[in-house]
Amino acid sequence: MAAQTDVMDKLVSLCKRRGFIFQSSEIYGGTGSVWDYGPLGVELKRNVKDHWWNSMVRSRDDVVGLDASILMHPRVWEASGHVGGFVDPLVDCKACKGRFRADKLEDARCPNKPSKQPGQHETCQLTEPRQFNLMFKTFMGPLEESASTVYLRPETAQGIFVNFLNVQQSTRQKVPFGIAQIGKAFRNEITPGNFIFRTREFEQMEMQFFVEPGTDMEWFETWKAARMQWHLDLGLSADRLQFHQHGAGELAHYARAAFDVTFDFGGTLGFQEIEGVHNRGDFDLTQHQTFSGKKLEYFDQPNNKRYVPYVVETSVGADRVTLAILVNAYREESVEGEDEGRVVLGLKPSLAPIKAAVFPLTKKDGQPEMARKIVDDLRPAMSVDYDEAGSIGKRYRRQDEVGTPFCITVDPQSTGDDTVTVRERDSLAQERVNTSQLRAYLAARLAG
RNA sequence: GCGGGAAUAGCUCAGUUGGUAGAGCACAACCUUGCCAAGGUUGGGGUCGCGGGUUCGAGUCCCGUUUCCCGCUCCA
Repeated sequence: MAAQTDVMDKLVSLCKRRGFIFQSSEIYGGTGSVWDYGPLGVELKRNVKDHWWNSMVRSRDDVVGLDASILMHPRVWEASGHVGGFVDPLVDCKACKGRFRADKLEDARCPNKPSKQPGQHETCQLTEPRQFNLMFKTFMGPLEESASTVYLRPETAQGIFVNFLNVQQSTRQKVPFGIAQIGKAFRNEITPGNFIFRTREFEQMEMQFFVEPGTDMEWFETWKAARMQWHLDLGLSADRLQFHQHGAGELAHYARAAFDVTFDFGGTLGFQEIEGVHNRGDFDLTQHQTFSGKKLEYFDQPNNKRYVPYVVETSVGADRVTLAILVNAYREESVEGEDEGRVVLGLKPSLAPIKAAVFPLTKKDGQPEMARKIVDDLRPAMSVDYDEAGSIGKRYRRQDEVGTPFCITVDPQSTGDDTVTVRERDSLAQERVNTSQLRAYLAARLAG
């Protein structure tokens, strides 16, 4: 297996060449840390999001969906702690070129060891603290007055919290229940990078589960296990997934307990968070009660009691999971008698951007026509591709490197007996299937 | 934002002491073969990241800027 750093490089290249992911505004020199999903990438990411939505919302009766707006009332972010808490005062040391959080320095001295830069550390030259607000600011309305300043949401969760009672009352849900949402969030990260791992515009898949205080740690454990299982269901390798528990000093301002699901991206990146499971307690709802002056209590009718629910949050980065899936799926296989191996994206079939590709073995004897007819038959049921250019082996390779699970070939026999060869990406197994049964055959195998 | 490195075709790169841009792969068309890449012929594509400057002349030298990579920091 190639070194993992190479895998990431090769993946960036493959993603561009085959239309998964492009750098934003590339013809203008590119824009820092934002990426565009191309024709294949948008299918892959959509499949990931659909998978999440189906398992989180559609297949459960205790979680309902929401699509809240990106722009919210500015006071939301005061209540959430983002206006105050998301600001990190940073100082630079001109002597050692280090950067530190001003609030974590013991005194006005640079904590770097002198050994790092011998002889240069006699005098610390710390700059004045500067504020890095991680929220994007913009203006609502035509005038740029301070009163009309609004923020692009730095997380989708607050849209759920402020709608808690709307959703609970309109759906008549009873605690415990959850609200799920997929949407964009924006953070002015100081240092973005690592392809689509840390970007300034990104997409979250979040679910806030409202529970009775006292049952929160139980639910926290339940969701922790469920979320790990979800990542395994996507096809991520068990040995590349790990839990990471946050220590006391690591916890975010809102969290009582937190677990990360981390994935091993390999190379210098190593294990990195792709999902967070947080016990947020009643922090958010209580804050919104205080700032809005509106009660955000749940009334437990059978027991005749009122309380502000505790919240267990699961929050996945859609882009990060997509990247993890790509890294996990990428492999190069050496082929006997050939110098150059086969590049394969071993995607789970349900996630693959293209489900099946149809080839005529030759361009003669009505084979292209028959192949196109098969494409037309399959198209309503799945995304399909047609290819007649180059040798048959070359066409298999083209599909292998974008993760297409099935290739269907029309050969001279096909036009006579209406059967085609179905070739499977991973096993390279071939099977003869009658065209009248092709759709059902593929549907069954794609579901597995 | 600070420090270090880099930017030439879709990709990986070459380009001599400054003289007007090349290779392999990829892509397109046709021929050949016909079930697992690399056969033949032809072709498209680059104002050398962008903007200034020096020079008769800049991919090459100087300045600025943008983007990317590695650290500091971030945590979906």
